[in-house]
Amino acid sequence: MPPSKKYTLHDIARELNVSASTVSRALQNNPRISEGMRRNVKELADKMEYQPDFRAMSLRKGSGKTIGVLLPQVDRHFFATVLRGVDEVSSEAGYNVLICQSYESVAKEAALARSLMTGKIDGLLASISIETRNGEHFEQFRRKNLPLVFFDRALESMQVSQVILDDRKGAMMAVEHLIENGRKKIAHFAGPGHIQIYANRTQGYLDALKKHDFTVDERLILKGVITRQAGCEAFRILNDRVDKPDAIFSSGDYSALGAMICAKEAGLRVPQDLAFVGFANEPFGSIINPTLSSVDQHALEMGRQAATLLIQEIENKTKSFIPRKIVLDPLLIVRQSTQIH
Amino acid sequence: MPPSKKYTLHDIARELNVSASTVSRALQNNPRISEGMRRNVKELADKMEYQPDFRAMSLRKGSGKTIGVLLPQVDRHFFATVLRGVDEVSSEAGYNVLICQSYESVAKEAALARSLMTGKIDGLLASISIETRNGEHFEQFRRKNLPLVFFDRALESMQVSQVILDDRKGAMMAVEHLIENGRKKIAHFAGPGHIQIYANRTQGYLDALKKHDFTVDERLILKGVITRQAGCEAFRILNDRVDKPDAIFSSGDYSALGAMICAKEAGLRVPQDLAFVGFANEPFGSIINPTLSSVDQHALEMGRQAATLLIQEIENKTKSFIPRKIVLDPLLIVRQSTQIH
DNA sequence: GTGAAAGCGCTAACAG
DNA sequence: CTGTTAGCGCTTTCAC
Repeated sequence: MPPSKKYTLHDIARELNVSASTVSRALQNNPRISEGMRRNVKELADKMEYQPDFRAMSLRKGSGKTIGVLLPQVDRHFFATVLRGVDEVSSEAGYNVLICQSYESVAKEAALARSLMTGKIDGLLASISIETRNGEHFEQFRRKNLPLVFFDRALESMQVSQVILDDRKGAMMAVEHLIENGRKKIAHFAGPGHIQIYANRTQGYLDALKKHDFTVDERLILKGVITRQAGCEAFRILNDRVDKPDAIFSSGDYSALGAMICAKEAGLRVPQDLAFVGFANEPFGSIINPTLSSVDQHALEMGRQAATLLIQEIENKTKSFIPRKIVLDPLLIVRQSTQIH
Repeated sequence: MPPSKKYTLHDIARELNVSASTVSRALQNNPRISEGMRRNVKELADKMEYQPDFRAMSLRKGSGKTIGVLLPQVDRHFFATVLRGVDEVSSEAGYNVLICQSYESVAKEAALARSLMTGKIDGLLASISIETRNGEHFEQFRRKNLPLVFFDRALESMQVSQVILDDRKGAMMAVEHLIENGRKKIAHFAGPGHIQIYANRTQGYLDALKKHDFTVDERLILKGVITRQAGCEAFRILNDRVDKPDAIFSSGDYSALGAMICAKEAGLRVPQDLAFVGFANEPFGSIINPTLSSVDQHALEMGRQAATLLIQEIENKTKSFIPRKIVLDPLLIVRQSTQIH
């Protein structure tokens, strides 16, 4: 019997003159099957390149050992690294991973969430899109009793587990670093305020200023600045004023990058005239000139913890459920953009 | 009936005192169902947040409208962009996308390939890992009559469709650009020779030299240099010699980056003393100093074409199959690393 | 227009 | 130790 076409249990069973259940059991190393039978079955299965049908198995068993990951886009080192952590833990635990990108569109996110709730996955890890303002499309997971864990960008209003960074603390560390650096006028690029992590970063910025008796100048806070383009524009707004800042704490590396490039173009010296700290520790931060100080988010660890937590919830599904919140400690990476020589 | 738990067709049917088939048909807008019935069914299905089970549907229909993408890693702008192209075309055609990363490991690649052949997908797009030397684990797709299309890193020996770049031409363009630039001694970072695209890039390098009557110096060709680290080391080897090159054509941007950084550290001026052209046009190329000239691979287009081709093969499965090969034209992006002022 | 019944490929009682 | 049976949730003939 040459391998070709798609074979089923019954094909093997027929060939061996046994029943499908016997084949099924043999393949699962069920102890109630004789050694000889098991060997025969496995041998033939191998020769026929038999692959159990995932759908049938999953349908019958009620679980396909698969977790979904719904995130904005994989083309960000942070998310890609989280994914690697998720992959590590999941494969260790025998789970498959189904990756879905919302591309920062809430419509796509909702559509994907729906599509995932059809028996494709046993639980979901999610990080919401920039556009997402409420969790309607995630509520169904709770109702259908499908475990859900948020990572990084969470909807705090929902009663679900989450793994996040202490963004507020990270921001505070960044700004205190600038203050210790001798900076007197620290501007801030805030992200979209409705996303908790960005609100927290801004809060951390305010905390640091207050702690060191800086007066908060609302004009130094530019909102919704997270792209490279926006960063450049924000820099220009600040630079057109008479009272220019001597440092910028950005809620993201991309906007810090944009501002830094435009600052250099405008003839400013970085960090002497203007210092920068970003957030996310994207790899490009260590190859640009000057290199960019940034807050690292422990992406790999976040992925691992999130996957671990989700798998726990999947496997303890019967037990009464209490949402957990894991908060990781940020790490400030100091580079040239804040270094005084 | 409040939405909760997971409902099936039968739950709806029971509630409405009709049969499951009627519900199924109503939901599919089967014309043989009365207008009123259809409305009733849909209304209730909505209220119950009914979601058809993907596994059952797919099992029964024999197809789940899903394509798989098996690639080395999504944390490369090139692959992430291909993915975006694939997503575009697939969602347009009503297909879902299942993403799998081999992380450049042939063992993981083979395991994933196996796992995908279990009814999870209707066809596969693949780009092989660095370690992959033969297509054993892909042969099954042909035998089981599952459409397979390679993109970028293909196994040319297999009789399957592929969408690739004209790497040879791209390399030739890059090297000719250096020659026109006045460079006399052009070194080359070759990739792993068993991967066709890398062999082609090296071939293009040789073509250009021959065309312009340069003598080929084997000592200028360093093999298997594609990481940042390897690039730096390769530069040092070249720089320790008495006859140093005045240009490097690298088969990848990362090794070009590594070499460029180390060249600058060694006190060389780029591009005056040493010019660089990379391959892949990674985004970091436009933010480093100097910016890096590179060959763009039309990643988005490659993704679109690959997905289009695969979906065609899935939907024409009955017809006799002839593998197709789509070759995209490279685009040389000239930046500061090769610019003479 | 609607229902009954079969079956996609698999596993898991229940028998023996 | 192995076979029989039922059924996961859905679609699809075939009847009426």
